[in-house]
Amino acid sequence: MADVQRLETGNGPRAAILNAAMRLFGKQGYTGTSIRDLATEVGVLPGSLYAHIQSKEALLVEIVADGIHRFITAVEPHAHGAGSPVDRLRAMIVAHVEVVAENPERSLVVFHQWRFLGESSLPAAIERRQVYEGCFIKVMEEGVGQGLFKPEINQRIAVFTILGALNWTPEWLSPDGRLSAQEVGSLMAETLLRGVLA
Amino acid sequence: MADVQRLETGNGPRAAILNAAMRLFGKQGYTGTSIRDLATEVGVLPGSLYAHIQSKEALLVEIVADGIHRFITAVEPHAHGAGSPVDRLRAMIVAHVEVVAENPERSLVVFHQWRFLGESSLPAAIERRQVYEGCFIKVMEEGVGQGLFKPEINQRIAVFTILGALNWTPEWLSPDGRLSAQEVGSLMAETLLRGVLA
DNA sequence: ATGCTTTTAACAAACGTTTGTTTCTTGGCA
DNA sequence: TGCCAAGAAACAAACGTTTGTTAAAAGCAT
Repeated sequence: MADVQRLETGNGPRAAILNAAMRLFGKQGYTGTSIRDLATEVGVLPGSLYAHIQSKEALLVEIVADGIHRFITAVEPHAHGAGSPVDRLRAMIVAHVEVVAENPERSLVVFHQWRFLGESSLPAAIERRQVYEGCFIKVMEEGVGQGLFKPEINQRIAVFTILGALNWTPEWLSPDGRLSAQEVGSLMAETLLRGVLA
Repeated sequence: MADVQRLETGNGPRAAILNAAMRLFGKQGYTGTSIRDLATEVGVLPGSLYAHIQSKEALLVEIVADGIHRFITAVEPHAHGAGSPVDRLRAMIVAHVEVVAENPERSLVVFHQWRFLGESSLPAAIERRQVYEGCFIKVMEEGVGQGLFKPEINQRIAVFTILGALNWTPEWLSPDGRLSAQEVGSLMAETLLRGVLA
């Protein structure tokens, strides 16, 4: 209970299992992926997995927790940065898209599969998500407060519109596409920001 | 094989099963919902369901096909309408939100659970989805062609941004909320349109 | 030969589905 | 009105399979 399992980027069978789980959970969903599916993807027999993982759910916990952490780590500094709310929101949008592009399958798991976390890990995940959403709400409020954003916009709906567009990106964004993640993020930021600017 | 099962809005046990399936598939996902879950929700024993449905997958086919149909029916007329691309796109966004608000759980199934359709029904569903996306692409192209939308925007990304924001609405939109679906749609259209206007 | 890792084999439980039967509702006819 | 046949619906029980997981044996490095 003391030391939580950490997602190592290095090699080793454990990382191979986590990467396979990301792919399968992202493509087929958590409940649509069996331990036997996972073992086949890794190239090992089902029982062998349990030398490296504690349970199927522990895999999900680790992927989701690590995934949310990556988004928060990339976006939060901009939310509390020194620039204007406009520049900060732009940077947050670009950062979000960059994290998605880094691994769209992981992002799919983070955004769609968190529902299947057990009672013990679900509240923490929800709280972290709210922290993330709070970053956007905070910057939006400051932008309105400083008269940079249209005062008559509904802040709640504006934030959901922006987060919705961002959360949907793993469905279509291709890391190998013609445009870089930075370029895609900038284009989206351009579009989304003009919608709220005063 | 000749006559496809149709989603009746009327009463009867069949409609009750379909409504329960919408709720559960939306909340727990298709693979996360068992026939026993569904039977419990309906208030009946598992085997009893098969007097009314052909299979679990047939339920999904019917819900998804009917759901996509509702979106296309509501939005397509505006796409081919007579007004300016700006007005048409606004009307499409409002119409989409109205369909979501009508039944957010059904929309969740349409947007997230279509992956679990079998090989025989999946191609048709994908094609219908592309028809739907094509409506937005068409209006976007016409808007750029007429100089109403910014010429330097990336149309593909602009459409994905708009569709992403729209597809995410069933996650947060509450039909009983303070704002009507029409109001929410208008606010979203306002925000999203300003992002692409010339 | 001592530690990991994998294989093999099995477990209990849950899965979608089918079956034979019972129960309840309904409509027609005397 | 009373009776009975017909239909619809649900039940109870079981089917073969797949689920997540475990325990013991075997393999293989150091």
